[in-house]
Amino acid sequence: MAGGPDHFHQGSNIKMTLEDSDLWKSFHGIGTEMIITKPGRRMFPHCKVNLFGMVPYAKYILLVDMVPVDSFRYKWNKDKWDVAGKAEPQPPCRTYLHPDSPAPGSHWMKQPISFLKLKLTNNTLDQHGHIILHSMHQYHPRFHIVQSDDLYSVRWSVFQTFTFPETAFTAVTAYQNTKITKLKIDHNPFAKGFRDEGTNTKRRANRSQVDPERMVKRMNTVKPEPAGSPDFNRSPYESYEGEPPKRKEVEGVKEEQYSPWPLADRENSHSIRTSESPLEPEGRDIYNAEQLVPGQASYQPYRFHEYGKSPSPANSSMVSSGGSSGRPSYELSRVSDVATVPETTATHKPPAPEMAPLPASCPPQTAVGHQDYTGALNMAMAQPGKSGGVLGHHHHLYAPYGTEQALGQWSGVGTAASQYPGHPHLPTDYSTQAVHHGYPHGNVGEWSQYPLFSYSCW
DNA sequence: TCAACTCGCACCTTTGAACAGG
DNA sequence: ACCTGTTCAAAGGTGCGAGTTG
Repeated sequence: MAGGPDHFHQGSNIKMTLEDSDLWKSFHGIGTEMIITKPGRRMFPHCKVNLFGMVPYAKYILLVDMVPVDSFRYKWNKDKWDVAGKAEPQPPCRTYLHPDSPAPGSHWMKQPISFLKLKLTNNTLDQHGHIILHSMHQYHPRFHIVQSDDLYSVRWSVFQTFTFPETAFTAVTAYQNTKITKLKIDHNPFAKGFRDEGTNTKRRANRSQVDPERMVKRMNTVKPEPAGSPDFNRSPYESYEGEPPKRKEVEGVKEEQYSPWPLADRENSHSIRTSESPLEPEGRDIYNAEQLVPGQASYQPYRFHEYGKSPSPANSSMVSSGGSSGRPSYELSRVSDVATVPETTATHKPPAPEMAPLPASCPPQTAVGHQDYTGALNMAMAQPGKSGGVLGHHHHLYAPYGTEQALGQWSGVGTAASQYPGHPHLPTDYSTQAVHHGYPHGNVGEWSQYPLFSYSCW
């Protein structure tokens, strides 16, 4: 189970491709904007991937989180995004756990995996488990695959991370770019009502003439949001998820493959990394380029930032230090939530029945680099009407802003605003990005603030 | 003053309970 | 009693634009 050599080897052949890549690229070309709202908004296009190379009978967990593209805040200036200053302190880092997790490789590979129910919010106090983002900031999703029999043994497992440059987006509370608006209306079935201009006009004209009957009906039907999170009450659009692959796909950048645990694992990881690359079929586009990064786990940057120095081989000792002791050597400072939605095929159900509110009290995150406390993985699982809920044994610590976050946010980030390209959007030079883990983050600082998990709580 | 944000709206799709018929 | 197909209310997803906020 733990990250032994076989484990690494097994995981090393996993490939991920992005469904609807054409659609994503269409949005990316204009500069994708994702609406974020207080109650939470789904993504559109939503994340949907195909997986290959998994061991059919081995169980895997799929996760998604969002990481900032850079350390800037943006503003919409007429027809382009301009840098508006430094990024705000990052909100609580949350990770979306695919509701099918854990499931065997055969399950993941038999059909496209949709993250349709993933919701984005700008409410830093959100208790529904949505992924919290800042408006006017740029993010992109990361997909994590963990071979693990259950949610509790994730900490022992190897994470493989995939990214797709075209999925980067700017979080907004209201659309800025009318091109994006139009593109979304044209492609999103839920916005169908906005496609017909005539209908639109009529709607506007009727706005002041609210049908009293309808109002009464609405008053009777619209109820306060139940504590169990409305978006989890139902799964009305499951049919989206079962669609057969039909669109052009693009393979993801395997960004990281690492074990948070013993040195032996890392060494294996290292060797696999180097030996794996030749396995890549030639001619494959850059998205599937294996990241030939130094063996000291790809999450080094996190630690670099936390210590503010020594992004050197010293890190390897840090990683290995946790080795046989069974403790992670990662020094993750951020609280990490994992949000999910009602499980559909999961074989391991979390025992806790309800969605636990995220406690406001949480040890201050000043314990950076302190192994005993670094944060918590917050599994905010809601399953209204059913036995959804929080993984009972997990801590549910919630610290919207750690002390050091508030004080030192983005500090040490060397990227100057001038580096921001004239074009408001991400570089499309994927080859370059691939070399740099898929992103133009010469500034590892912000990456360090987005650990996937805080292992100390697993 | 103004950009960013919130809120209520109309319109839409999908689900699933209720029901009818075989 | 069971299965299948249909109907329809409810849930909730969507962007718009007026109003609010900082």
